Amino acid sequence: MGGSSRRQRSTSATRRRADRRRACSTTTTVADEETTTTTTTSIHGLSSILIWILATSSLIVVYPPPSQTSYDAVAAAAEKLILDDITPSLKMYGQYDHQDQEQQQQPQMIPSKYDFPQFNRRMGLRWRDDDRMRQMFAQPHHQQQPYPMMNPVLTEHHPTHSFGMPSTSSHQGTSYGYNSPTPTLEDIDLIDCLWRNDIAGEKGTTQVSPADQYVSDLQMLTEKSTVETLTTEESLRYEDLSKNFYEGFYNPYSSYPKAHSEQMKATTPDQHHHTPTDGSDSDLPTDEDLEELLKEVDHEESELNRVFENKPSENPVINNVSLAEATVYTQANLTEMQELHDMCNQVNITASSVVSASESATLFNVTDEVTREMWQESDLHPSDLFPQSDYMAVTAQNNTPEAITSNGTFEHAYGLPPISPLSLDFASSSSTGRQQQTQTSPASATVTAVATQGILEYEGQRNSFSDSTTDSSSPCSGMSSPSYDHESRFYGKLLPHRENFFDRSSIPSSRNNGAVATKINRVMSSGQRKRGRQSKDEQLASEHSLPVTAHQISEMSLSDLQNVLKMDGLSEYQKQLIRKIRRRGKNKVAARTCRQRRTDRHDKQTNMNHYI
DNA sequence: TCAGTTTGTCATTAT
DNA sequence: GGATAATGACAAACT
Repeated sequence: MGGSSRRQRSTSATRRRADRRRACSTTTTVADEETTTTTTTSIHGLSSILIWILATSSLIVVYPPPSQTSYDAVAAAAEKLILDDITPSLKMYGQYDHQDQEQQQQPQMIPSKYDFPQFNRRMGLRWRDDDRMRQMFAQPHHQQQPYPMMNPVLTEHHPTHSFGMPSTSSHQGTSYGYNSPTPTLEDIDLIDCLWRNDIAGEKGTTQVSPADQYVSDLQMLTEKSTVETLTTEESLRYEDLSKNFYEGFYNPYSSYPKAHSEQMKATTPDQHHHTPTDGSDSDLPTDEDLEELLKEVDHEESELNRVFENKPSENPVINNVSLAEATVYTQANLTEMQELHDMCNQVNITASSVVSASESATLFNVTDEVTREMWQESDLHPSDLFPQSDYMAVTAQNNTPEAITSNGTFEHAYGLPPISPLSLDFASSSSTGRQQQTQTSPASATVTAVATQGILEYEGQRNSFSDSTTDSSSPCSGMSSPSYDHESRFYGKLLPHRENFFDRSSIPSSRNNGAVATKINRVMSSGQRKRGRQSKDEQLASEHSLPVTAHQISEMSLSDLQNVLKMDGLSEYQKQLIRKIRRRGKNKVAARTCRQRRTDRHDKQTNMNHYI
């Protein structure tokens, strides 16, 4: 009942936010038109070229770089022109209004049920996060560089664009060029909406405008996601819709349109009737309302708490804790991953736990003794959990595990951006001999409290490897078991002989694996496999903190390989592993070509026999 | 569960 | 002597 109530509130809030969006988008549209008009007026009298640019609706306003002293003033002026609340609703209505324009010439089209101001021209506005860029240039090391003022930029689709739809999709690979005839995903979405609209019209059922269709789809997927798992297609759709629909919520300029819209209300009160939620503006929650709501929720006597007053176990709010902390674990929702989540929370790694390389600290330094033993005895390596923070590496100095504080250079390609500065620099490093130092930054690589999130993200990718790999090749077992409890060819051959590099007595045994290891192994092996056979070398490269991926190892030139092998901080064991990975990688390609040739020969022979 | 296929890996040889 | 290519054989992974 509580969940139902909350869901109803959520649904209601979603609708109200949608209404609010429409209202806001309408106001912003007016503001945009005025801004455009102002801009047009301000440059009136300039050369005919500029007029022509305006007439052809291809306007790019470029401000000269401001002086340092006038930075704030210019920034403030620029902010006035930043039209940052271009929501999907606006885009959709903009598109729809544009259709309305066309429908005046094509009366057979369905009239809009919304009374929006008409665009006088094709409209395309691209919002760019210049605030972040400004912040970046405000960094101390950028102080010497003038801030390259680039906002605002008004872009409009080329008149020849087939769809005239502002491309707001975050999906790269779709049509970026205005002249590209390829529709964007949003174009396709719009086509789909209009198609459904047409079908509804033919059937005589209620027709839904594209914008309403977006909202409807978003709401439907939201509700569906609460009761069952969405399909991949639905998830992508849901993500896309949410991202677009709520982008204004995360907009760093979110305060501007509000103030601006209030100003517009004051100056043009007659515009109110344009909102689709006519007369309902007063019902829309303001930020102040939300703040009051939050305050009220915190209060014990709050209305929401009273709803659950008889069911404290179902009330995650009553104890004034977050929803995440108060999740009630039941038989139904207690998964192995959640068990792992709990166990990892027991590892006292908090956001305040900072490990620096200068301290030669390991992850275990921030854990208690019991937990440390549990981790050491398990088959799970800390780098499995914290691939983006700290790796356990074997240094050349003492061949003992030591923390490497990652500055990004050791991050691998498992779900991470393919950032290997080393590899990216190979072209130059091979000629200049410059080498990247990888263990440089003593910067506080925070072992974040979202370690479990790292597990969730990383685990899924790591699970793409074979179960046997996950079970037997995990670095702790590999590191900790030179006798190789699992006598497989994987241990005996894929890896260099550890006896040559390790002192057996210094390596803890992996025998008495406790419940933690069992559960972790079960979790790690329960994920979905990636289609196709997976090379183990990528995993090995990651587990042994190699500075490059297995693919890069096998593909790089010999000189680059030599540079890698010369790197400081690489143990002999790691170097041997690199050589083995490279040999396997080369041989893998050779085997493919060999088989291809064999197949070709066979086919050729078959054809010859056929002719004979 | 089993058979067939694909593909990674190792060993070997030659360059 | 090391690196690489080619190839047969084996086995794991996949269909």
